[in-house]
Amino acid sequence: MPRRPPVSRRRKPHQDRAQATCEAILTAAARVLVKNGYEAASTNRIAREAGVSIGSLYQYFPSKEGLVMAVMERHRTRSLAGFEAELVRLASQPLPQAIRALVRQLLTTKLENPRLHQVLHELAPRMRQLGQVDPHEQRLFRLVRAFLAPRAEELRPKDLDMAVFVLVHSVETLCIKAVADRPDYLTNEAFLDELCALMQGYLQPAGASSRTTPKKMTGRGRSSASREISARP
Amino acid sequence: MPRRPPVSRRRKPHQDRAQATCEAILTAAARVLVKNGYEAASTNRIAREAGVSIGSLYQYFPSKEGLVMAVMERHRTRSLAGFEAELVRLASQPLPQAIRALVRQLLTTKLENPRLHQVLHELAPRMRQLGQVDPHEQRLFRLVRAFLAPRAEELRPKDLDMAVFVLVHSVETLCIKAVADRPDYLTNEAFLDELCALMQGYLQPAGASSRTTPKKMTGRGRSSASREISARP
DNA sequence: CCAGAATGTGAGCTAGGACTCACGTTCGCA
DNA sequence: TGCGAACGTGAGTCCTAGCTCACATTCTGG
Repeated sequence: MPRRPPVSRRRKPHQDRAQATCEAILTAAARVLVKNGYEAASTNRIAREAGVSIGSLYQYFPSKEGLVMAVMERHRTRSLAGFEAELVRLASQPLPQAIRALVRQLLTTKLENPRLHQVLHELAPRMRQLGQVDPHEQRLFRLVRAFLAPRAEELRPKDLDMAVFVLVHSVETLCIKAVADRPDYLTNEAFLDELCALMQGYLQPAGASSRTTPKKMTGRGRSSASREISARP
Repeated sequence: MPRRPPVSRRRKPHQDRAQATCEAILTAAARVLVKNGYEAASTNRIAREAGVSIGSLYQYFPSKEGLVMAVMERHRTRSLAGFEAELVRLASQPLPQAIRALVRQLLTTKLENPRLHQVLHELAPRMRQLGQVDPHEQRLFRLVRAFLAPRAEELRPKDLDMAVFVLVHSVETLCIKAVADRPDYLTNEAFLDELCALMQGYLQPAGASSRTTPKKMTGRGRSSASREISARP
């Protein structure tokens, strides 16, 4: 029941105190979203949880939706930063190793606060109003595309945009579904193996490949059930 | 704002008239959900759209959530039936052809009412209360597992359950995301090629395979952008 | 130290939506 | 033809949650 179009004539925090209030509201919002879900996450409850009055909340956020958007914004920006750093670091690595490192990065990121990732992911479709395209998603797509473009020769897919679409959405969703239905997968090295196999098999169906270590996935598939995913190999 | 736990002491339709009312409500609900989304789909609006009083709606459905669940139930049952029929039909086909037919089946099903598929898919996480597992998803998993099990020897993945998890979720999501962001993909044969490549590359990374036509995906990748997906090859 | 800006407060307004109930209407059947 | 059961109706109840506003408190610069 939004009363009017979000007028966004909200204060910008200038003093440290205000900054802290904003921070408290955002983290409380994330916490309540995780604990109670979107419906039950009333603005009053979030304010209370933040130790702040409801009035303060509406000084810095134009509406409940605006607040949730801000939470998503912050969260996705951070996640993307981590992913981009890894992408840069792996720019010149051979593809199989790069893929593995990237997937591992995704999984460990999700592992920090799985539920928040899940909730925000499931909330995303409801937030983009009227055909708004998610700028973070666009950015993610461009990053992955830029990563793949130099290796286009070694790759099976001809349509790079379509390949990025396929890769990003499938891996992202598999991580989220794992959070929701199979949390054990998140720390199961065999699952990481499968995600890598999915991407690898899609991009380079063993045979094409290149000058760069075309090793055909050795030592995978047996007795990997108990290995655990850790920070870096 | 549900007022009390859904008491489900609702009438069961006995006469044809009542059956028709139920039907009208269900289809109206689907229509309104597609047109306005879950939030804006008030029960009053759905009743009006169905040409039925709000009282009638609550005679057959215990709550708004119950109604939406019923819509999902019907929709998923139908989709699953189509998929299962195709699965049975393809039981003895070589894997690559079977995969292609199945993916085609999924895409054409989605094509019948793309938005409804999308909306219900995005709504699903909100509906399962308190760790309820979706019986349709479970059934789908079992079906695919039963389809793959006899060919386990030819397949790369050792953990069949995990493989089903990966396959089902990735393909399902890619179809839904295509509906939402790239509707052109749904009728683009190149997209179907990519979905098949994804699954094929995952299950049989060219080299393993079998006695059954191990052809290595010929004639794919160029000038397929304008081919259109039709009923059957 | 004080003026004014920035910040914080929370009781209360209001819209709108889920759901009920007392009452009509139609149907099946003897 | 009449009676009970099934069915249909919609004005109205109740309640929640988003959001405002008039006022209190704290900070900053001169």
